[in-house]
Amino acid sequence: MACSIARTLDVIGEPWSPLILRDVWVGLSRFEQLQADLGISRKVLTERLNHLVDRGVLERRPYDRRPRYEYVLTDKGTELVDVLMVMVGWGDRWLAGQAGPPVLYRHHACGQVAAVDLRCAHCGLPMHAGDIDLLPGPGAARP
Amino acid sequence: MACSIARTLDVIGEPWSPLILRDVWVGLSRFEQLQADLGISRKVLTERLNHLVDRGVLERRPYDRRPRYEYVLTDKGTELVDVLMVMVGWGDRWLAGQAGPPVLYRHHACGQVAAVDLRCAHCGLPMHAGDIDLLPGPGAARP
DNA sequence: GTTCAGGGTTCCCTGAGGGAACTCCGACTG
DNA sequence: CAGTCGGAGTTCCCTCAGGGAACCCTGAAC
Repeated sequence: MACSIARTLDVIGEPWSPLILRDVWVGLSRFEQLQADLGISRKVLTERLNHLVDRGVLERRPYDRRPRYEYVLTDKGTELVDVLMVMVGWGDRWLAGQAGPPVLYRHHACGQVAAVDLRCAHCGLPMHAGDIDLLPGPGAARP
Repeated sequence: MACSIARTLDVIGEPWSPLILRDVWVGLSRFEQLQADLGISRKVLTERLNHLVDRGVLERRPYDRRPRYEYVLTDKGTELVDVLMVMVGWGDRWLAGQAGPPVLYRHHACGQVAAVDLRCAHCGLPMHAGDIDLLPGPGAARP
């Protein structure tokens, strides 16, 4: 499907995949850790990890002489975490309730705790769903 | 789970839900349109639409004296489209290949075709996965 | 009063996910 | 140097969610 959303979902759209990515992001990188933290079945965890490695989002890397492996984010995977960060922003805003957000971000550049915001890469002003028109691009499907 | 990603996935984490949201975003708002465009089974489409309405992301609205309904984004749903926009950005960058992005965004504020960028809401500088520390927030699970 | 179209239900059937047990392999342990 | 440990998967069975196709319901139009 000529749709970057569908293509992205083909990488992280299966159940558990985003949560696996989150865990790797926050430092849970080994099979047993992931399985214990998520409560996912081992079979599915194996499938998902292989898929994410195949797609170049994670790298499987030995960390011992024994057959032990850890999973780390590639550059491609690290950029995918942007999607998770925006999910967090939405969840914090609409689903966190009284208790407030479970996790805060401290921005290295300014040292402040702050939310992430979507901006236009060209002019720097806010850019959300209502602020844009959609145009067919070069990769659009020909009718 | 005290995790805004998991909570957000509880709303749009099921298969098809993000694509339904995308279709509604771009103007496909009726049951038959969605079913035809996505090729999803009618049963699952019914389930997903009900779920999205229950969660306050879509609104089911009659558009005729006959029992005809269209689905439109609520404010909550419109903000959720931010997540899709970032998915598009990642898909355009890593998955579009030679053909280039299938869809372009023209920003109302500046009139330019531009990508979306993640910025710190406090200082305005870029804010990506590697630019932040994670801190426990008020809604964090107590150990 | 029959047809039509949109918007769903119902039915069956297959395949993906959960759970628990099993395997494999290198390193320690006595 | 046999036994055992622990991480990282495999294998097996079983259930339940998703696909497909047919069916139903309703109000308007012919």
